[in-house]
Parts: sequence; structure tokens; C-alpha cells
Amino acid sequence: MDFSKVPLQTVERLSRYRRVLADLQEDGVESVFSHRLAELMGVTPAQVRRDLSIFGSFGNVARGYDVVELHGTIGRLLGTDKLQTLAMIGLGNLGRTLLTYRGFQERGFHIGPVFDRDSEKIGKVYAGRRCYSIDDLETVLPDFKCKMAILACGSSGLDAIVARLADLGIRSILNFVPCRVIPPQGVFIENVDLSAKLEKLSFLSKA
Amino acid sequence: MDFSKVPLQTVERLSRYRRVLADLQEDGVESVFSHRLAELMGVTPAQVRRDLSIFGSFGNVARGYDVVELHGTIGRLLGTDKLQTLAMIGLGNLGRTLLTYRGFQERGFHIGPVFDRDSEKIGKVYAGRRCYSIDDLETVLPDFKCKMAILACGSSGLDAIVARLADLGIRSILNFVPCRVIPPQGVFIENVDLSAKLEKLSFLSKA
DNA sequence: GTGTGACTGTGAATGTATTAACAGTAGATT
DNA sequence: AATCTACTGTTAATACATTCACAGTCACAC
Ligand SMILES: NC(=O)c1ccc[n+]([C@@H]2O[C@H](COP(=O)([O-])OP(=O)(O)OC[C@H]3O[C@@H](n4cnc5c(N)ncnc54)[C@H](O)[C@@H]3O)[C@@H](O)[C@H]2O)c1
Ligand SMILES: NC(=O)c1ccc[n+]([C@@H]2O[C@H](COP(=O)([O-])OP(=O)(O)OC[C@H]3O[C@@H](n4cnc5c(N)ncnc54)[C@H](O)[C@@H]3O)[C@@H](O)[C@H]2O)c1
Repeated sequence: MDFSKVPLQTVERLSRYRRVLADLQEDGVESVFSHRLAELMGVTPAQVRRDLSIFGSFGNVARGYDVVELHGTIGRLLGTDKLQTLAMIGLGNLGRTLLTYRGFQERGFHIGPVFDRDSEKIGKVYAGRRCYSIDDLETVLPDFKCKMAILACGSSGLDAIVARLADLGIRSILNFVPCRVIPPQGVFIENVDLSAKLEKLSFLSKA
Repeated sequence: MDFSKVPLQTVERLSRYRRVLADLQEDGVESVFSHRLAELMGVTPAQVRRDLSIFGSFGNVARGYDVVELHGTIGRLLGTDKLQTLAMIGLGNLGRTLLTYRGFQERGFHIGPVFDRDSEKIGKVYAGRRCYSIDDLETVLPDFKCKMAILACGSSGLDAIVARLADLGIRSILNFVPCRVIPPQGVFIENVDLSAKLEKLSFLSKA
């Protein structure tokens, strides 16, 4: 599997395919044609076939795609067939909300250690997770074997935190802090900027 | 201004330009070249010039772009130069977190009326905002003159809620519910799917 | 004034993503 | 067994986005 020639947009659709397939599986549907899958996804059938064919030939002319099999295959591709433990930095309003969100668990993610710099929070347990001092990152994090992290902290000194996470083996980061963070070599950062989304909507709705 | 020929990616960058320009303004910088702006944005200088030139000629060969002027121009383009009031559906963990988030206010957005179906919450006031019954949407919402809404509720009956919002003049929606919602004619929906983002990161970090 | 250097705005070139179109195939039908 | 139908996987065509590269412009030096 040559990752470099998978279109980024296709990657973003993969998780949606999986979600749609999970629903079909729940409904007892055994197999599905690109046509129907496209309809459920809101894309063209050609797009579906193209997306899937990048990873192999899973379809069958007579029956289409096997729902259970394809669901499993996409899960393995995404790496979400096994539970992954994430680290989180910042246990403020957002951090606490994310901690109690069940949607992550359902899709193979689990927030493990949480780090903050506020002494009020350090040592306490929230939603079953212990809050550690950000100063203890190097001693605590390795025990959890995390490959991914969530940033839900303040913006000051963010680059330093990212560098430390990278040194500790974190390969990818979901960042809620609305400021530019330059990814260290080999680290992927996905930014979630809600205000930017609202601004985009504001622009579009003027059209 | 012909909106149809503005690349979507450019729209998404507009809010980031504005943020960068706000920082420059704060630092007392009067004008800036595409080069420097590109550096701060993490894109190429050609991209910056192309993006801005779509909306007009704001630059000056000798001084580059006027920081204050461009900041204002982008604000007007995005429609965030005036405060906009949003409606929100769902006052759960996420809804409450968003209500208290200061970042929205800072960028010209204000959550006004909040609707829920839980009688425990209806009538109460959270962070200065009254929670109304979702059944009273038609009577309450018009008073607030909202053009945008946030969905932070459960997934059942979502299409019906979206249809009602559309009928009441909502033009665009920020949706946190992880299921496909088909936008009614003339309504824009931006989906925020955090699990999908994590799955994307999981895939990329296997490369 | 004339020359120099550095910039913007943009046409042309390239790169990336989507859609159209069809060859090849397998089951169903006569 | 020959024909028909409807599908997948893929090649070719199109659309969309970014980058290159340069003509035209302005400020400044001499
Ligand atoms: N709350 C929201 O709805 C929302 C929405 C979008 C983005 N965000 C962003 O997410 C981040 C967190 O938001 P919040 O509302 O939870 O803020 P918050 O102030 O409630 O919490 C921030 C937490 O991070 C901790 N923190 C700050 N700097 C730290 C550091 N260097 N190391 C460790 N811990 C640190 C603080 O002690 C605090 O506990 C902010 O950057 C915010 O802009 C929040
Ligand atoms: N909590 C998170 O961190 C998080 C992250 C990403 C996405 N989401 C999504 O956001 C949504 C809300 O999440 P949450 O954690 O706040 O859930 P929650 O259960 O805490 O709150 C949901 C709220 O919505 C209300 N509600 C449900 N259906 C409604 C309807 N039809 N009309 C009006 N109100 C309705 C409920 O009464 C409840 O108050 C969910 O769809 C969830 O999947 C949540």
C-alpha cells in the first residue's frame, strides 16, 4: 500500500464510508452496489468505485461490495480496528467535554492521560482519568504508548508542547487551539477551528 | 463580486488571513508584503497574491498590503465586521461548552437563543442565555433574526429540525452531529466530525 | 532623467481531484 | 449456448487549485 498516492480527500471519506457501512450492517444488509453507497454518502458512484479501487478490488460484479468485509477492511486501513489511546493536553471546558464524549470510544479512540498546568486540576480524577502535571509529560506519557494527542489548552508555549510530544513518539495531533502550529518533521496536525468554520458559513450565506 | 468563482479553499483561508492580520495590527505593523503574509500563513506568496486578487487589487508595489485596510476588507467580505447572532439546538455537554466559549464573541459571533427538548433544561438560563423548548422554535426564533445555527443535539429527527430552521430563514448551519444531513435548497451545512478527523490522523500516521 | 531592485497582479503551466465512459465480466433469461 | 443486463475497475476527459514566471509599476539612488 503506497500511502503517498492516496488522495487526501479519499482519506477523509474513508471514515464516512465506514460509518455508512456500519449502519447497513446494523440493518442486516449483506452487500451493496456503488450506486447505493454513493447515495448514502452523497457522492457519485464513480467516486465510490474510484475511492475503493485505490486500496484493492473489493467489489463483485453480481453482488457489489460485501458490507461486513468492506467495513472490516476500511477499519484496518484506518487503523481503528483496535482501540487507540490518546493523550490530551488541557482540561478546561473543552477538555472535560471531550473526556465524557462517548462518540470517540465507539469509533476506536480512548483518551488516556490528561495533562494540565493548573495545580487545582493536577492529581484529580475526571471521568475516570487522572490529570497529570504538564511538567511530568516525559515521565508519564511513555507508559500509555500513545501515538496521537489532542490539544485543548491555551495558546502560549504551544510549539514547545508540540515539540515535546513529538519527541515522545506522538505521530499525529488534533488541535483545537486557534493559532498556527508548525508540525515537526513526521508529525501530522489537524486543526479544528470552529470560528473559521462559522466565518466560512457567513461568507457562503451572503452569496 | 461573483461568489461562484471564489475557490472554496480560498474562502477557508480568508479567516486565517484575518487572524494573521489582526496579530500584525496588534503589533503595530502598518503594511505587509505577500512574502511575509505567506510565511505567517504557511502558504506560498503566489497563493496569497492569487487569493487576495480574486476580490480586488489591494496591494501596493512599494508598501505591500495595508494591514488595517485589508483586515477590514476581509471582515466585510466574510460578514464578520458586525456581530451576528446564532441559534443553537441542544444544550448538552457540548452545547454548554460552546455557550461559554469566548472565542466566538471575539470573532463576531454570539449565540443567542438555545433550544432543547429536555424539560429539565427548558426555561433555565445558562451563561446568560435562556433555554427554550424546541417546540417553540417557530415562535421564538424570529425575534432573534438569526441567519446561522449550531446543531449540538441528538441525531434523531435531525432532518426535520433542519427543515424547520430553513423555513425560519436560517441560511447556514454548523453541525456537530455525526450523521449525514442533506442540506435543504439554499442552506449551507458545515459538518464538524471529530471522530472522522481522528480516523484521518490515524491513517496518516501509519504512512 | 535614467537605471536598479523588488514588488503586485495575472496568464500559462502544472498538479490534484472528480466525473464520464467503456471494456470486461458474471449472473439471469430465453 | 447465445443473448441480455447491470455491475466493477480503470482509462481518458474534465474541473478545480496551486505554483511558476514575467510584464508592468513604483520608489529610490545616482
Ligand atoms: N471551549 C470551546 O468551546 C472551544 C471551542 C473551540 C476551540 N477552543 C479552544 O480550545 C482551547 C481550550 O478551550 P477551553 O474553553 O477548554 O479553555 P479553558 O480556559 O477552559 O481551559 C484551558 C485549560 O488548558 C490549561 N492550559 C493552558 N495552557 C496550558 C499549558 N501550556 N499546558 C497545560 N495546560 C494548559 C489551563 O490550565 C486550562 O485548564 C482554547 O485554545 C480554545 O481557544 C475551545
Ligand atoms: N460532547 C462532545 O465532545 C462531542 C464531540 C463531537 C460531537 N458531538 C455531538 O454533538 C451532539 C451533542 O453532544 P453532547 O455531548 O452535548 O450530548 P448530550 O447528550 O450531552 O446533549 C444533547 C442535548 O441535546 C438535546 N436534544 C437531543 N435531541 C434533541 C432534539 N431533537 N431537539 C432538541 N434538543 C435535543 C438533549 O436533550 C441534550 O440536552 C451529539 O450529536 C454528539 O455526537 C459531541
